[in-house]
Amino acid sequence: DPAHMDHSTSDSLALEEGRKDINSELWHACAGPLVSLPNVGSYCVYFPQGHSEQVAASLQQDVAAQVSNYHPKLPPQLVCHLHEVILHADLETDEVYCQMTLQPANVQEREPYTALDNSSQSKQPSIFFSKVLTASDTSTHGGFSIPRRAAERVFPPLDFSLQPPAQEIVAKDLHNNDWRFRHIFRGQPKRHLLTTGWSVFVSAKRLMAGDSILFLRNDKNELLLGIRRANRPQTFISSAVLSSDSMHIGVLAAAAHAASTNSRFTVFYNPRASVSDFVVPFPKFEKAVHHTRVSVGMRFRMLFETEESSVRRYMGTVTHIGDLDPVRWPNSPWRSIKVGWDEVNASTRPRRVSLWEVEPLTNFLVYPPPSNWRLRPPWPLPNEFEGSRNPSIW
Amino acid sequence: DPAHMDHSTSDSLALEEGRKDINSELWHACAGPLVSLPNVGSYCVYFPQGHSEQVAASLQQDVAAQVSNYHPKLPPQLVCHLHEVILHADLETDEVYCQMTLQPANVQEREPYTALDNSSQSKQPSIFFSKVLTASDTSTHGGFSIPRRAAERVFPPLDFSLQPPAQEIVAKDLHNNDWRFRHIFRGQPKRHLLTTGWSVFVSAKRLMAGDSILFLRNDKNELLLGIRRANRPQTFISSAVLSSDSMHIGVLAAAAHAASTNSRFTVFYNPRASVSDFVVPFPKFEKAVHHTRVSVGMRFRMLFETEESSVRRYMGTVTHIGDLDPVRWPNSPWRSIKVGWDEVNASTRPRRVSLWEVEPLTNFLVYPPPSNWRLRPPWPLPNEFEGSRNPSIW
DNA sequence: ATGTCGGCCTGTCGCCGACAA
DNA sequence: TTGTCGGCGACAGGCCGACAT
Repeated sequence: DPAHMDHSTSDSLALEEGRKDINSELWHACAGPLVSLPNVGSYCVYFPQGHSEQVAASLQQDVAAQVSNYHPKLPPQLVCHLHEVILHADLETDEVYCQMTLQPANVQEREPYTALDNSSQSKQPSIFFSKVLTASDTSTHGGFSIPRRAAERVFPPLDFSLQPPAQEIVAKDLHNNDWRFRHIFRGQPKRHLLTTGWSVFVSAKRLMAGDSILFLRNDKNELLLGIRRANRPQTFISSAVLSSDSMHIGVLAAAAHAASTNSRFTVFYNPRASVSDFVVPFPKFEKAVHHTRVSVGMRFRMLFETEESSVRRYMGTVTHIGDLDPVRWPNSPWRSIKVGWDEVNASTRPRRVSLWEVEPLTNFLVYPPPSNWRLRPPWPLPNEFEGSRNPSIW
Repeated sequence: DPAHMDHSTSDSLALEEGRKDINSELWHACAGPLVSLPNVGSYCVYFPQGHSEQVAASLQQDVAAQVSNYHPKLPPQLVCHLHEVILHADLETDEVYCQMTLQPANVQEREPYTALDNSSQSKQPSIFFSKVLTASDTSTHGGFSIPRRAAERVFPPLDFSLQPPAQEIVAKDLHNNDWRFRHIFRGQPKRHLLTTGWSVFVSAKRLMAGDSILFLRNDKNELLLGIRRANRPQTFISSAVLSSDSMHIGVLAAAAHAASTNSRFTVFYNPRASVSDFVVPFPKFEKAVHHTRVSVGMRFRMLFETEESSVRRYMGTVTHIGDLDPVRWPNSPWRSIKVGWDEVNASTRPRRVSLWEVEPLTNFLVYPPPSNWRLRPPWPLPNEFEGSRNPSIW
C-alpha cells in the first residue's frame, strides 16, 4: 500500500524533492493545457491582487470578505526576477502546485526585454489520455473501463494470441509510487478494462465519480498516471493554523517586505485553485499592456479548458474598462476589463479578465509602437517605476 | 455514513457554528486537562513569539528555520481585550482548535486588574474515560474492548436479565454526528465490547493503534465521544496555499497592524499543536512576572499531561535566565527560563519555560509587593507601555 | 463504443469464546 | 481484567458476459 510511506524525518520539503522529483510532464498534464510556467531566470510580473485572490479561492472565501483594512505600501504589480520554480504535489490529495522564488527587480538592472522573450510553453505530453470517471468506474462493483483509442495509444500492445488478452500495467503517480493494474481485453462486445488493483487505487486516492484520471507514456516508455478532481464544492478548508485574515496579510506583507528590501520571497502557485495566473512573464505583460489598444466594444477570443482537458476558444466583447478595486488597488491592470460572452450559458466564465489573457480580434498590435502612444498610456505604472524607465526601450 | 454531510454552501464557518455548536465539555475533554481558555471579556497577554512557534510546530518546522528577517515594530507581548472565543474542530481530522478575537488594549483603559482575576478553569468533565486504542481495537478482525470501570461509569447500565446483556449506544462527536454501536457483555471471562458500528467509526475517523478515544456523559445524560490522535510523526503538511515564510510574516504583520491601529485581530489557538499557550490571562501573567522572584537554582514544579489524560507534576531547577531570541525578541519573558528536570528521562519536557507556567517551590510570592520590588523588575516592558502605567496599580 | 446490471464466486470482515498475559 | 487468536458464518468485493444506449 503506497499510502503508508515513510515521512518520519523532519525536513520533508527538501526531502521530498531530494528523494523524488516531480515529473514535469505529469505535473503539466495534471495542471492542464492552459498552464505554462515562466522560465527560471526570466523576469515576471507579480500581482499581489491575484495572489490574494488565489488565497481566497483556496479558502472557499469571497475575496471581498477581507474585513481587515490592512494595505501595505505595495504597487499593484511588481517586476521580479524568477529565481526558482519547484514543482509540488500534495501528499494527501495529489493536488499540483508549485513554489516560486521571486526577487523584486529594478528596471535598471533589466536587460533589454527583447532578450527576455522566453516565456515557456505549456508542455502537454503527446501520448496521453484523460477520462472522467463514471459511477461504474468508482463503484466497488467492478473495474475501470478504458476508452478503446486511449488504451491502444498509451498502453503497451496486448498479446492477442492469449485468451483472453491480458497483461500487467505498472504506472507511477506524482509521488513516484508504483500502481499495478490488470489490463484485460474481454466482454461482449470486447473492451479494455482495468480490474485487479483498480479498486485499491480508487480508495487510496479517494476518487469519486466526476473526478478524472489521466495516463501518459513518456519518451522512455514509462507509464505515468495522475488524477484531477472535479470542482466539487470543497469541504470547507479551515486551516486550523492561520486565520484567513492573517493569510491575506501574510501574502501582502511578504511581498511588501521583499519589495522594500529587494530580497527574495516565495509564493505558492496553485494552477487549479487560481482563476488567473498572478505571475506573468514580463514580455507577455508588456506586450499586452503597452502595445495593445483596448477599448469598450473590442472583440476578443480567450482560451478555456474543456472537460476533456483540451482547449477551446470563446468569443467575447469588452464592456467596461476600470479598476477592479479602486480603493486598495487603484490603476491596477489586474482584471481591469469587464467582458460579456457571446454564448448565453457563460456562467462559468469570468466577468473580468486581464488584458494579457485575451487575444484581440481587431488587431491593434503595432511594432514598433507609434510615436504618440505615450500620450495615452493604458495604465500608469506605479511611481517607483515611473522615474527609472529607459526611454529607449519604453 | 456521517462522513457524507452537506457542506455545499459557501460560508461554512458561520454555517458550522450556526448549525452545530461545538460542545464545550467535549472540546475540553479532547483538548486535555491542562488547557484552560481565558474568559471572554477578560484581558490577556498575547505573545507573537509563541504564536509563531505554534505555526512552526503545525508546519513540522524548526522555528529557527525562519529565513526571512522580517520583523515589524511589535513588542514581545501585547495586552489585549479578548472579545470572542469560538471553539472549532477540524472536519477532516477532528483536531480541536479555537479562534480568538483580540484587541490591543491601552493600559489606561484597563480596569483594576484585581477585578479581572477571572481566568477560567479547565472544564474537564467528571463522567468520562479515555483509552489508548490497541492493535486489536483498530484491526478489522474484531470490535472494541471497553475497560470495565469505564463502561460501568459512563455507559447506561445493561439489563443483565438478557442473554447476553446488550444495548445500543448512541454518541455524538464534535460535529454533532451520531455514531451507533452495539454494546454487549459477553465472552469468557465476561467483558464489555463495542461490536457492530465500531469498524465504520474507526475507518471514518482513520484511527490507528496508539490513538485515543474518549467517551463522556454530560449532565443531560447524553453520550459524547471524541478522539485524540497519537503524536505520531505527522505526514508533512505543506499547505499548498501559503509559503511558511508568508505564514510567519502574516502572524506578525496581523498583530503589528492591529497594535498600530488598535483594531481587532484573530488568532487560531491549537492546544495540541502548541507547546505553550500564547494567549495568557493577564492576571496570571502579571502575578508571575511581577510578584515572583526567579533566580538561577530556584526549584519549581510544573504540570504535564499523562498518557491517560490526567495530570502529573514534575520537578525541576532553573539553570539560566535570559532571552530565547535576543535578536528579534530582546527582553521578552516568553520562555526566558532555561530549566533542568529531576528525572533523567525527560527528553519530552521542554528545556525552556515561561515563568507563569511553573509553580515555584521556594515561595517568594508576596502580597502586597514589597516597596523595593521596582528596583529589580524581572523584565522591562516595551516602551509603549512604559509611560502609560498606572502607578497605583503597578 | 461503453455504462450499468444480474449472476456468481471468493476473500475479508466481523462476531464468538478460548486462552494467556 | 483485557489483549490476541483460531474458528467460522455472512456479506460485500470484485470478475464475468448480457444488454442497452
